[in-house]
Amino acid sequence: MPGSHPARSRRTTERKGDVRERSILDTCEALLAHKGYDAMTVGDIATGAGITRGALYFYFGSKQEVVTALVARTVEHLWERSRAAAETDEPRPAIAAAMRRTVELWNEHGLVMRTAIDLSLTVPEIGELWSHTADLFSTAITAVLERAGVQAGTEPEQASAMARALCWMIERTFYHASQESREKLRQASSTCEHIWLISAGLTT
Amino acid sequence: MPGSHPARSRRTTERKGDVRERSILDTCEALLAHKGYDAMTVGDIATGAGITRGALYFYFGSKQEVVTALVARTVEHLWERSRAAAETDEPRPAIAAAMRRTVELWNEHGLVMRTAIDLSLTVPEIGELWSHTADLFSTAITAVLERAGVQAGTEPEQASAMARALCWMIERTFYHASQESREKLRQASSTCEHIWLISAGLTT
DNA sequence: GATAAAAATCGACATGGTGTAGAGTTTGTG
DNA sequence: CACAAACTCTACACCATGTCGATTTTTATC
Repeated sequence: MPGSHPARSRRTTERKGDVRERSILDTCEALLAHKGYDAMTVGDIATGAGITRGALYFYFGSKQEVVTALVARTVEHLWERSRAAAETDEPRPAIAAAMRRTVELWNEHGLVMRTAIDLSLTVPEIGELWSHTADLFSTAITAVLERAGVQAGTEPEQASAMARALCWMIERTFYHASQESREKLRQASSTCEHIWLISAGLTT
Repeated sequence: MPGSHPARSRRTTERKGDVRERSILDTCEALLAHKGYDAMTVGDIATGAGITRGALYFYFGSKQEVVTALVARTVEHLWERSRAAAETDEPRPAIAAAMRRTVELWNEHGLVMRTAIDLSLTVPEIGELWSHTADLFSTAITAVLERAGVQAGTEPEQASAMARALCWMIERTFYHASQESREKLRQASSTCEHIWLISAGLTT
């Protein structure tokens, strides 16, 4: 209603399709939770979203595209959260904050993150998305290590390579822990934080 | 030929099917290399092994069973190698030896190991196989950590949990490195060894 | 609020891979 | 040689995928 002229720049009403698209993604996420990727069929998703298979193909070209969109939506959320991360200068609190944030992310989006990791090999787009996400984390870890006194550089025992390894450690540890329980996730976080601290030379 | 009586215990001749079965597994491994799991069809495997689909189903009940058998074959090899590992007492050379062995394993069986990891979620049998393998490594790492003076126990910052995290770090790091090149694998090994040493408190 | 274009939906179809069934052939053994 | 077990094949039924063209609903505009 505001802006009497046909102010063309901003779409006033939300397309019906936008709602559908979101509900398809939501359904997909739900199905992923109790059937898993393989068992989940395109028909299942369509039915869950209240439409037929044919209609679904109007929105997405394939099952993979649906999941890719779901991953993209989730990963975008991760990126926002990453950007919002307070840039603490001191390594010790920076590490603590990072791990706290990581627990939150896996608590909220564990399912989709695990799916993204699983499909990284078979669906190139998802692989791209996830590898970019890993890069963000890896870069952040590198910065902390360097600020803590670890020698900068890309040689196997310098900050960059160590950060990559720590990144994979965290990914895999959380991947498994998030399948079990929140408690496991907390413990996993504790262990990873400890190893990260030691690797940064911040022992005691 | 030895044992003139119908010594029933040992089969003298190799069944034709045994050869077939092996060639099916070999073909499967080869196909996995340039087509990947999804793209590889049961027909492909059968043709590659010189038989028809129907004949293949005499040996294996499904595509998953074929791959599971392949993983089992490979993983058995890993176990043998693990058992044969010299039980060094001093932590430092023990770590060095373990990493050297790990590089060898990934150089030789990287493809199947990656496949096993990828399918762990969807194929329960493979998940079982791989998780057991991970346990072996995890236990070995725990032993080294404890001998190096890390406090024993299962709390998040004690030997057992740290070993698990290091195990996942190695798995994931090698998983990615083995997709790239032998050189990357060497570097990855170097980085992992470094972090392992530091975590064990063996810094210089 | 009538209308035409765009957006959305549907049912039917073609394709391709999976797993099963039953009939046929080879191989080993008494 | 005869008989059973091991092995192989062709044909079929099933199910999920993705495409097509016809049809209905929304949306924007006058």
